[in-house]
Amino acid sequence: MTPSQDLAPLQVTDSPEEKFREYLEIRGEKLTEPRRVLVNHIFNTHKHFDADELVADLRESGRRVSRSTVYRTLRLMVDAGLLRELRLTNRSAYEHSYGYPSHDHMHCTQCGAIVEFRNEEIRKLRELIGQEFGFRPDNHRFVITGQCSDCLKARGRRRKLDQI
Amino acid sequence: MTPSQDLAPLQVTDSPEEKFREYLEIRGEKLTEPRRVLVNHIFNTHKHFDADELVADLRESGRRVSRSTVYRTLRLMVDAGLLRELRLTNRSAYEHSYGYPSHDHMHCTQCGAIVEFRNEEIRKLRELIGQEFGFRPDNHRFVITGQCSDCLKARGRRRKLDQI
DNA sequence: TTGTGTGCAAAAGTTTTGCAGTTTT
DNA sequence: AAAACTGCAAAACTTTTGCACACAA
Repeated sequence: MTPSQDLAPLQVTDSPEEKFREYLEIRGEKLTEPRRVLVNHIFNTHKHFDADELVADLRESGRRVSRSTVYRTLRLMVDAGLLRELRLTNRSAYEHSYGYPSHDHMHCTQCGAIVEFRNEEIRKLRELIGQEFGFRPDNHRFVITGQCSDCLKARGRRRKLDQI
Repeated sequence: MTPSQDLAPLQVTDSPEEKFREYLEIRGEKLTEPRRVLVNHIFNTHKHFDADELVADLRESGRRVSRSTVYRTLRLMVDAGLLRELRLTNRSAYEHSYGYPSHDHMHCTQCGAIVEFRNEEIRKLRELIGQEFGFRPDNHRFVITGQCSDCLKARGRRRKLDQI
């Protein structure tokens, strides 16, 4: 998994499991055992992950859920507003959306690290631009790509060595 | 293809083909016939496209280039700074980068339209945030998702009909 | 002539789906 | 009991790669 720097969680009244149950109930769908396992596992640690890592993680911890169910449930959780989907590479990555402040990302193109940050200006900008074009924004993704501080340091070191 | 709203092109001295040749020459690589066909076809019209559409377009116009070569050349053109890769869905979309001002996108989640816009604040914000985290930005992607004006109008109409 | 590139077909990688059997309400 | 869900295997998609032949400098 790529390293990730975290923000402080928000206070929420419902647990993710409750929130998921509500979403499913409204649509006449069911909070089954595999779905409970998934929602709890996912919200147990705060990190970015993809479908494959999730399957592997679960398998390791003995609570096996099939790949199909993982994919189906991830989609549900995105629709339910519990998760957000990030498309930084060919495979989709996911992160907590529920109980976590809205934020954006810096993506290190060298080591793959994902660093989160919060900035209020972006949301204002998004509304402003939407108005200008008669577009109704419901979300946004802002990803800054470049090199993270660790890689910059490492590169500095390498440069010095090169000079010897 | 998804509709797209365009900005005015920039003035550039080299043609995309020239620019591509330069890039390839530096690396001891060659501007072959299929690569010329691709670079010219792509810069002939300004629109967002994906690998599949490109293959189909070319086939239709009689200038057939194999799928492998299309994929390989797209990667080269991105590296050469001619194209930018967008990951809005599972398949990568591409747009002109060379000879076209830097800009960002609104993506309509209903009809898939891509609307381009230019806003200077975003770049400033990106530098500011980079500084704050010791991150060296080299690029960014800012995508506002929501509903475009056309879909909002259509929805308005549908709502009225629903009330009858 | 010596790489480098192309096309094909096959593989690899990610995600979706049909279906038979199972679980949930 | 009815409806929804799961796991499996197979399929669907997108993208990459090995290889024999072709081409460009």
